Amino acid sequence: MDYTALAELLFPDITKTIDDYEALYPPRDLPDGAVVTRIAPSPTGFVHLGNLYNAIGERLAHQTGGVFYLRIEDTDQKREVDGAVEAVIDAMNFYGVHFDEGVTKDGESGAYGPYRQRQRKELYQTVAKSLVLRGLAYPCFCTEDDLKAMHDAQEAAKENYGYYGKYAVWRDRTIEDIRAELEKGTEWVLRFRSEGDPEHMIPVADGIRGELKVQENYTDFVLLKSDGIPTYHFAHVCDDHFMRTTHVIRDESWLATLPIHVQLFDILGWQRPVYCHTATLMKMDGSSKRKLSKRKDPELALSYYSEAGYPQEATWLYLLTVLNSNFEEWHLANPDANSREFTFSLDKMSTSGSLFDLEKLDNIAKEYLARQSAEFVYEGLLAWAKIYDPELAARMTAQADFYKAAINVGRGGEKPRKDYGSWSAAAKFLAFYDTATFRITDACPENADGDMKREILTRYLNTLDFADSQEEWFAKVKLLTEELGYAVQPKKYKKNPELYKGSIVDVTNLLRVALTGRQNAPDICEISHVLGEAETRRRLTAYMD
RNA sequence: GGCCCGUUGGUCAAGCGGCUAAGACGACGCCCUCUCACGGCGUAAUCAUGGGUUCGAUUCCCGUACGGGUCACCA
Repeated sequence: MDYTALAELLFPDITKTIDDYEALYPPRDLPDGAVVTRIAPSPTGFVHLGNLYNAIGERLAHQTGGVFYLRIEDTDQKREVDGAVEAVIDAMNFYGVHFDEGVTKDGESGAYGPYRQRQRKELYQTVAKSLVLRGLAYPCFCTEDDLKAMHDAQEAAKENYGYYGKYAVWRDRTIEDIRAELEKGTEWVLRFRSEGDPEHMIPVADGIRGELKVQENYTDFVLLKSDGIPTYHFAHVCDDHFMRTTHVIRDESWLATLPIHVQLFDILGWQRPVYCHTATLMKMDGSSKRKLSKRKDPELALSYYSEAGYPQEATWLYLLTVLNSNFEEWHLANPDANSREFTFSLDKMSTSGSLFDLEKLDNIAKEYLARQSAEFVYEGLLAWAKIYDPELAARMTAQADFYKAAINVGRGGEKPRKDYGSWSAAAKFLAFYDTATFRITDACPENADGDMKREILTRYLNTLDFADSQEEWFAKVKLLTEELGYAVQPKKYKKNPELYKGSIVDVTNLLRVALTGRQNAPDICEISHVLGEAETRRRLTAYMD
């Protein structure tokens, strides 16, 4: 076979060589140990947890003086969605992940571009041509039906699937056969001619998993699709070589095709990047675990967390605790330190798929929000409400000081309240501040009938003085409790229930329900002061109707 | 089915040949307490399994089971 003739036949327009590109994309001038990595999403418009997961490369790159870039894998035109690139950039920025180079909203930056794969067609074809020249690639004219038939035959014969051995029908055809098909205008793909032996195991060092042994690839996989655009496999190898990527961080589902990537790097004589295969995030489905699915699981979408209103930093903190097993301990020891001061390392990453733990996220978020200032929470909640709860946003804007005071209840000090971890939870929690009136029929604390309740409230209103301190206020409540025949100390009532009508808990719960419509709420005195005297009296009075 | 990866309490996990097998979330109990939340103290709960190697295996090797992934002109 005359490979030169074949190469010219297949790629008559390609005049560049690999060396031209080697010169165009010189090795990066970076300090020793600098990590160059990237995320390379396909522009489907769906930004998911996995993207953020792999964005951990940003930490690695920036900790080592390296480069973190964004490449868009748009080789599958069918799935492309408008605005997807913007969505990725926005989402990443939202979580504090910024790119040094690559695709930007209005174009791209960096010396290793273009960073959109479809624009790199000539580069891929140049590499492809070089492979043809070396007898390592050949055209295949099989139709979809041919391949389907092959698959079925293999299934029936209980043989391994794939284009190899006797099934690789175009592997050794003559140049005349090829020319004939070409002249007919038959569509073709370019396949890799693999000399791999499945008996051979090749060692691959994984940055997360350590030494891996993978079976050598023996299938003639597709390099170039019929439109001349490369498959993921080929594009990945070409791009990560010429973009001088040192670390490829990706989901473990790529482990299955690692052999072909390694094979390509080796045969092209290029240095393999350090592969880092992360564990897949799982979820419980009935009684079994399964991979989080784009179609079925809303919590995989990053938008789910912004909608629920988890503060970005909280989500990021959760992700770090899942990603690096020693982060949690570090964070506990340095609660006030910026999470970016934590040194992220690959060897602290888990290798087994973990369940996504919403409860833990919630806990981390509560912890985080409890530490923030009322001002911060107000701003965060307002920003969220503007999108997801416009009415709340309007009220918050009109009565900013009122809401800040409400948010400030129980905040600060040694033991701040942890009432909510998300903006949506905060909205619910704060709802009673502007729900106008509660009725005696709404909620009924025990140990008092209607008349008794009216008497308690009336007497409370008579003694209520907004100039009182919290202590003075509580002293009055105690006095009232005693006068009415209730036990000031709940324990005493529990011990001898027959001696009292009830305990102070019944009295305060009544006040709480009259004021907030619920039995569980922060300090009554503080709430009253947020509401103001007029509103407090109005609610207590209205409750008695 | 072939191949690959994985398996420590309910969940996330530390451990890297010798420990009463950390810690966190959750659960439960007690304490604090005007309710709730917070906080404090405590309890229950884990090395999938069978063989090796070794004086000694959670740790190293092999098999089995189970779980997951992957076998496209999708990434």
